[in-house]
Amino acid sequence: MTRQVVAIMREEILGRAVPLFAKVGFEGVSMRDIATTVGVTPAALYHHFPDKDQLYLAAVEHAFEGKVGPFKSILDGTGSPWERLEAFIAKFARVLDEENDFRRLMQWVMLDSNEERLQRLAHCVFGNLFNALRNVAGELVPTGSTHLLAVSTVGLIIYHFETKAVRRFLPGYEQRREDPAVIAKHVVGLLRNGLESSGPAT
Amino acid sequence: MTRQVVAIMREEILGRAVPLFAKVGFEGVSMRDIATTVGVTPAALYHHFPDKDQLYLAAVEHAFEGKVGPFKSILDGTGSPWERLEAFIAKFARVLDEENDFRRLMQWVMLDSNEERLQRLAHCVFGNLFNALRNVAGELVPTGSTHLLAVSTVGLIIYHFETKAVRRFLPGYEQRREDPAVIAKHVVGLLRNGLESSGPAT
DNA sequence: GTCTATACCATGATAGAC
DNA sequence: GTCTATCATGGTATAGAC
Repeated sequence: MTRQVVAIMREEILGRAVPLFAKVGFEGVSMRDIATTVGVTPAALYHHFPDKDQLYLAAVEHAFEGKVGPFKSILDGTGSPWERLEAFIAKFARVLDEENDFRRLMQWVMLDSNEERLQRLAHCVFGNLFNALRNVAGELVPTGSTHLLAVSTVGLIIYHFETKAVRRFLPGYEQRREDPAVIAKHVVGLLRNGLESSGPAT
Repeated sequence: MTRQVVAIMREEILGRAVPLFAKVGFEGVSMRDIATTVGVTPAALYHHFPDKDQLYLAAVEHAFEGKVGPFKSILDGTGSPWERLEAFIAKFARVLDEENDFRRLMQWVMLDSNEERLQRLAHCVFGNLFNALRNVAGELVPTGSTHLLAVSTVGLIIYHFETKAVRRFLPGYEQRREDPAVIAKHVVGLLRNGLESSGPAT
């Protein structure tokens, strides 16, 4: 029963830390910041996590918890490979649009210079999902490199959201084209038939 | 002539600062770090730049100097739109592969929470190149959104390099598929005909 | 399990000698 | 134009009372 209370406080800390790390990254957040946001003193945090590094790692994994499963279900699910891929793209675009913290944390992770953290997150967080996507790619293009195809697919979707903050200041930016459904449709068209048939964006 | 000496020291500082910022980002680098690398004291840096923010901004712009021009030349150059696009993709992949600092700085910029910096860099650094790419996209797909198409094209290429550090720990990673020429060929195939004709990766 | 208090160090930035 | 010296602030982390 004490165990539950401890676990709850742990969750509370992580829940508050995630948006902070998402916004300004590991180096940009201080233990004081997190403590203040949670409503405790910095010393209290050290009762739940040995140091800032471990807290960050736990926060990232917390942010990814439950996120990967649904995507994997879609990719491993029923229907033709194209149907599954399209469903994945639509949902992925929606999640990226709605959950900025999740997306930004992914970006911070990619820039992490710490090999240990990188490896751990690759295995714990990305591994399963990436494999499911590779499987679908393999069904669609038996002769291609599933690794290459999976990366291209994800990059094609995610880059629209990674660059959104900058693109607001670039020419041709239009609010209505930032709808995740529009982006998903565009991406599917491109994957199906290439550029020239990606046609008019709705 | 004193002007020249000053300018040289400025360049020297920026040249040394770029790799530092590229590796650990704005928050990860201290003025002491930069000073040590340059071989002066921190106080000396403040003779050339008013504060850390301005030094960072100058470093980023320094890293992008000369980079944008050649890409723009290719895109604005002669030949069919497809030829120009392919040449751009090939060169872009090569540069991303060779110049890690350049690529990582782009990634840090995308995560910047500072609206001012973001806007300035968008205009000074990305604006021209992005427009040139949009023009080519417009020639290829007169009915499509050039903004969407340009973002997709860049994302399709760049994501292979952004994720490289993580992908090393993911299944299906193969050294020989990390060759920028292989990636460029893969991307061109995808843009030309979509997934199913992206065929076997060389 | 959280607090107060604090040790100890790194940070950005400046003043003033040379 | 660079140095030495220094300041105020804020960083991680710990000790020990409650």
